[in-house]
Amino acid sequence: MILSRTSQYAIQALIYVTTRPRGEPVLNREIAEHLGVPAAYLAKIMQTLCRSHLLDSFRGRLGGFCLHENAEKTDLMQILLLTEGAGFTDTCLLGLKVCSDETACPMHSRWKPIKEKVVLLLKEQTLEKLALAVQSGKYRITDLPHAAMNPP
Amino acid sequence: MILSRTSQYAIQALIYVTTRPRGEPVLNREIAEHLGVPAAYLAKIMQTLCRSHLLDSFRGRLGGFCLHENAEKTDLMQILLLTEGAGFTDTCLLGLKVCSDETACPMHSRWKPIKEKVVLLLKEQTLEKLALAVQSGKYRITDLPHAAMNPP
DNA sequence: TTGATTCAGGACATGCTCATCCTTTACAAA
DNA sequence: TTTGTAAAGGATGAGCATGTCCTGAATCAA
Repeated sequence: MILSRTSQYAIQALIYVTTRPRGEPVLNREIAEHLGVPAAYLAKIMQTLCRSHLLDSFRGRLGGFCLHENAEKTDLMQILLLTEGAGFTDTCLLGLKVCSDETACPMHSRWKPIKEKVVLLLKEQTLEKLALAVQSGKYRITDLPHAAMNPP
Repeated sequence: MILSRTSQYAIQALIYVTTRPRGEPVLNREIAEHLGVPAAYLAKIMQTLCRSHLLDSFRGRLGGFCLHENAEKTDLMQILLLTEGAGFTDTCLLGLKVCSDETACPMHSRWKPIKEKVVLLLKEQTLEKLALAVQSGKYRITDLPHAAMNPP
């Protein structure tokens, strides 16, 4: 299961915003620098997240992005439906256009329960839970600094 | 989990060749027509499968592709390591370059067991088993004909 | 030897994702 | 009102996966 960079950036950015104090807009530049992702590209993603009402945006001085009302209850499945498109979880492993219980590829019966586990997992992980995990210090949403990745 | 078209075509073609009588070369054109995939593109994929010794190729009249000695014991994991590249199963859901038991993203601990299930599944599915499933008539590796997909 | 057939392989075209750049619009403080 | 700041949005480009085309090399039959 490999998500598009767009989805990965979206999830990372949303978690980061959720870790920040509610009501204080967070700058796109700050998010991009913190995550180590291209700011101009992230800006486009933030735009679509605003249009999907997961974020609110404010222009000008004191501007930035805030989590929309109750958006911390959003789960990963909802986010991925936006960024990957509907039906991203009911794809056939072999790429068949129609692969269902009635007429299937030879992997279908074993692949389906795994997909179901994935969907359950994505649905139970909310921004709130993920942000808490990051705030605990045990987990991270950014790459390690270069020094830690290339020890001398 | 979405595989590249290249991987999907490779798996489909290998299963198809496995369903055919051993020792009788199968034409690239025949495979492409049967699977409904572009012949020129498939030819490139068949080439790499030959270089990986999953197939043998023969030119000229009576030419075509045969399954290499014992290649019917090949499992999907081995095929995907060739087509998707090594390490395609140990990627982080959020895209982190380093995400291990020691230092991880907040999804790691729940994502890892799912990845392990996927790997086990891919390793137990051999071309032989998949070809038998297709030959039984219960499963298919090609798209339904248009009529069946767009009923009147 | 010639011709037909089939794979090998390079060059090229296309489409999508990822990414950048620049101008416009909105907003707040001075 | 002016100035600085930040998001909105359009245009454009880079890179890779996908797909096409054409020529060459191998093989077999006539």
